[in-house]
Amino acid sequence: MADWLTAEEQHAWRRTAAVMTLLPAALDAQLQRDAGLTQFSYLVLAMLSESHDRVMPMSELASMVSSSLSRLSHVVSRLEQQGWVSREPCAGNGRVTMARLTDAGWEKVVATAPGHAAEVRRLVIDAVGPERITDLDAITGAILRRLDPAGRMRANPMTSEVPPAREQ
Amino acid sequence: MADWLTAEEQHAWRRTAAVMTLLPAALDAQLQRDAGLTQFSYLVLAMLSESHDRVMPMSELASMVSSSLSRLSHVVSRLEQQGWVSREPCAGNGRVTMARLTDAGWEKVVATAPGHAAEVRRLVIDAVGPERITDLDAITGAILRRLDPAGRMRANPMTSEVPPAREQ
DNA sequence: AGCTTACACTTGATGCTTCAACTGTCCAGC
DNA sequence: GCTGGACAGTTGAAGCATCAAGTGTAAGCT
Repeated sequence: MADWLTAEEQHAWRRTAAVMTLLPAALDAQLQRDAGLTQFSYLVLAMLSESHDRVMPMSELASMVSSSLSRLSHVVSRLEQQGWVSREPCAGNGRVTMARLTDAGWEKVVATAPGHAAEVRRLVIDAVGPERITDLDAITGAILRRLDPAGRMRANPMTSEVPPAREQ
Repeated sequence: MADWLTAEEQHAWRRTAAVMTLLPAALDAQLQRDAGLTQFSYLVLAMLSESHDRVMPMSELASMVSSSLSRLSHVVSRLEQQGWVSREPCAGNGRVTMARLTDAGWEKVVATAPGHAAEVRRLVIDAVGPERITDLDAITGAILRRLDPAGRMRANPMTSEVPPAREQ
């Protein structure tokens, strides 16, 4: 069996699969515990927090967080109910809806980011070690090119966020 | 912002986050399309297919697929309804339930594995390239040690499967 | 034995994600 | 200026995951 993969490949793949299972769960757990947020909803808030004026068309936001418009719409509905995001029609383009990060939403991001960033550092950055960070970058880059040849994914904070202000 | 991470670290992390989002989705899509299975339910079947006599206690199976017992129980219920797995009490230990891969389940795994393995090869193994496979292995190993210090994860097929027979 | 604790599950409710269908808007061509 | 198609979003139903609570069994203590 597994003539499909060599022993070496198989070993690496099993570990990769395990990481794909456990890492998102661990990061979700931290965010859920400390902020009551999903990784995905946090990502939405963080993306908005970094965008110009903290407003963005839904469809642009969707592509930045690599989600369907449908998923984003549901999530933004919830974030809206919590008062972190508001929706408004786009002047000059009737079919566009803009999502805006409210002040409360901004506070939420600012309060949440450090803890999340620390967890990312602990579980990924420090685990990998400084010498291997460039390897990680190269490998994930290679995989991404297969997954998303179009090359969206350009911007995607997650941790970066906590824009000190908007300039920067 | 992002004094949390250096530019280099941040870049690597963003890519990693993107891969964590897109790769499971891509693999799920292939399995769903070709076999009507979730990555997770496929993993359960594959694990069973490689185990001795294709039977295993639920709790052992749970740790092998890194899931809670609760999650596994729900999934096995569905797999049982489809006739791919059966449950039976464990003689000699009243609180253990054994999950057994049925013949139909075995056929399902055999039919599904090649296509899935090919997708894994295409999206991960070949994308990374032979020279970097060992880097991938080292990096995921390092992350895993943080995520799961206890060090389960030992066995975990995913692709390997399609045991030609049970030996080897 | 009788009691307590820990284990190995199962179940039900809740929430998020996905999918398909639907609404409303813009644009192109006739 | 009307019509057809594509685009931008929303919505509701269905499925899977997670969490909290519950059942039943084993083991240890007294």
